[in-house]
Amino acid sequence: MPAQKPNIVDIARKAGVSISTVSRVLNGKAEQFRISEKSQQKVRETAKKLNYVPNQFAANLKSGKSNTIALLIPSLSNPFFADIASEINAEVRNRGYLTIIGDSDENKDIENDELLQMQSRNIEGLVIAPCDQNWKAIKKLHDQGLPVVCIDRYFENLDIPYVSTDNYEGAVMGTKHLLENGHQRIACIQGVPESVPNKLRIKGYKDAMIAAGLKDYQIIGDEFSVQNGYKEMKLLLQQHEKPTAIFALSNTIAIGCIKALREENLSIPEDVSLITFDDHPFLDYLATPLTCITQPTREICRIAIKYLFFMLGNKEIKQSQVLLKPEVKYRKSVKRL
Amino acid sequence: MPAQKPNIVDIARKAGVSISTVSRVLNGKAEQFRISEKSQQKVRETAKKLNYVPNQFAANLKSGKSNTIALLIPSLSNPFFADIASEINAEVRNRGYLTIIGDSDENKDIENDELLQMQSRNIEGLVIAPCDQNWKAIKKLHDQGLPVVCIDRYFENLDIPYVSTDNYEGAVMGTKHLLENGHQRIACIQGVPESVPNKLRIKGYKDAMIAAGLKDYQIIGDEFSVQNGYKEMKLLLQQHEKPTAIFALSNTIAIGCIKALREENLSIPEDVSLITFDDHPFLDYLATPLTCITQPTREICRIAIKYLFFMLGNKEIKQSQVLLKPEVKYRKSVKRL
DNA sequence: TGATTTTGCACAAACGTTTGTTCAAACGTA
DNA sequence: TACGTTTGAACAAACGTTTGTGCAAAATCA
Repeated sequence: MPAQKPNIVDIARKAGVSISTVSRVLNGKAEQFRISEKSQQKVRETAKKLNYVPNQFAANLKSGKSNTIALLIPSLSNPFFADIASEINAEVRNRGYLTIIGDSDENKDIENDELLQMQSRNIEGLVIAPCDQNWKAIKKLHDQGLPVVCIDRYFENLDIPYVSTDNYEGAVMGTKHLLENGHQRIACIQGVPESVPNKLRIKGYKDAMIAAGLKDYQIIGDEFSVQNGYKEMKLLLQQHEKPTAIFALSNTIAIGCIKALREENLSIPEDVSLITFDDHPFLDYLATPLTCITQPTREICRIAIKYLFFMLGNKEIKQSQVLLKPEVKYRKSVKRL
Repeated sequence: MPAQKPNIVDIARKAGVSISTVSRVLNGKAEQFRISEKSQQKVRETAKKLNYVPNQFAANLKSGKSNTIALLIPSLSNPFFADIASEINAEVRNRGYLTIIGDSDENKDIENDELLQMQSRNIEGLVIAPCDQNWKAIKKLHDQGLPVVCIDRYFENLDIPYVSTDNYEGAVMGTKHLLENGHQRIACIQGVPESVPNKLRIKGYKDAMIAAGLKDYQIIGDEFSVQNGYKEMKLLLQQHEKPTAIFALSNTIAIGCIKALREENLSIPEDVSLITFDDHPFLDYLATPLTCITQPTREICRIAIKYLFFMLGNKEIKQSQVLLKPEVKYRKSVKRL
């Protein structure tokens, strides 16, 4: 009964026109090729009647155009990236393209694998928050002429366009805020150490500490995850001299800290002050509303997609590596000493 | 310099073998077709040297196999669905398939559009949390033989497989918990009214209320969003007789409630008790840890994918419509009256 | 009326694979 | 030696589109 999917040949036969006519009508090129109203009608009618759905594979094979862009992020389950995915997806759809989303799970091998898959599907552009220093594969794509934009994470010394936050500045702001409130023993719990945003945040933290004449800064941790925050906080609390403030480099890490502190019956900010990177709708409603450094996520996505489509249109873009300004959202988790 | 992407013809030429030999070697069918070790070597070598990436479009066009399954959800920015996306993506990759993720934004038209896009890409299976009553399009795909599994949301009277939570039971449990704590004026803030999970939750709430002899239950709201929770809570607080407890049908709604309550300087659970659907890592650390009904999300995804691949393998499955049990996670947001 | 232009469309060659068929050479057997 | 069988691989026909080219018929012009 389903009789296989109908194709334009079927339509052509039923409508009594040629294949090319069907193709042109269905692609909106009727005018350009002066197809009569009558033929157009007939083609559209039969297409509808047969429930025709074009076969992208065939179309793409011939035309070379896939109408697809790829988004590759390290973790869909991280709310920060989920937000990005949602935003990018919407922006891309608005432009008539399809997004295929890949999740590399912070794993370079998976990332490369996904990248191959995506190439196999002839993507026309790539938005990526790359794992660590997996720059070779990405650079190669870029050099082959594929429009690429890095987002959040990027490569400092390559000419690949990127849109991210000024993470250095953000970390400086965060650290200064703690310093200004009289804190001196400030520990920093980081995420993936090799990632550029993490490195810059660390640098900002260090510089601010040193500028304040504080040399025993402490950097620990290795993952943007709740578990990592929990584990490192526990360890910190076992130290002889406990820190008076914690700078968590992601809100997942911060959650881990909160969990550990609660287990030890310590309260924020009375016993320990806490400040984190990345806002989240829930942060306002925590037991202690969490002061954080926020990134302009939507803005980042918008600009990234704008760049990408500029490149798709072969337009030159003047400034293709941008860092947007972060902001501090002051809440209640930092105590004045 | 890039000289266009190489194809198997190029490889065949360079390696001095035929096109079919290249294809068979690269597809792991060398043994089956008794290709000599030497030829295999040569083919693989040249493929690597030329940086060959297969063209899925061509392969799929010929073979009819796309190795792709589609996931269509109402909102990637909702943490519940983001989790699902993450999980499904991983499960599917483990089976050597690619997921393409679509976000319908709770919009039937977009959903249909995405569905067409996906059909265009010859997906071999579909996992979907469908919008409202858009069952026609999905039923049609199902009848055409496409393996389809609904997830979270589904259609009660169709024979399309689904995996979801026993939402009715969950709502009964939640409402009973409130009743047992002496609450009588319990308002329920719902999400998308037409969605099956929402309807069943409402039914559970109603039934539990009526069973308790309470007839003035109150059902308000129309979206699974923070804004909706906020707005409805505000309205509730303007009523003459305020409710003593709120049952929010998603944690996004709950956040909205919390926001409204805070603005009015009311505290949970002292002034108003609150219970919500769906857990979230943050809920434990809110000012008042939030009691909730949790769904076994990972389990749902796993089973859904298992079903899907059973169907892909043409295997029959006995019981293809399952509801998993929800659980109450007791925290601190319900006061004993 | 005949020549020229325009209109409307059909034809057929790709695109890069997969896969059924065919076939020479090498080998084994009687 | 003559024959059948196995081995290893080439050939060529699809898959469903897009698109450059070509060419009647209709319309316009001289």
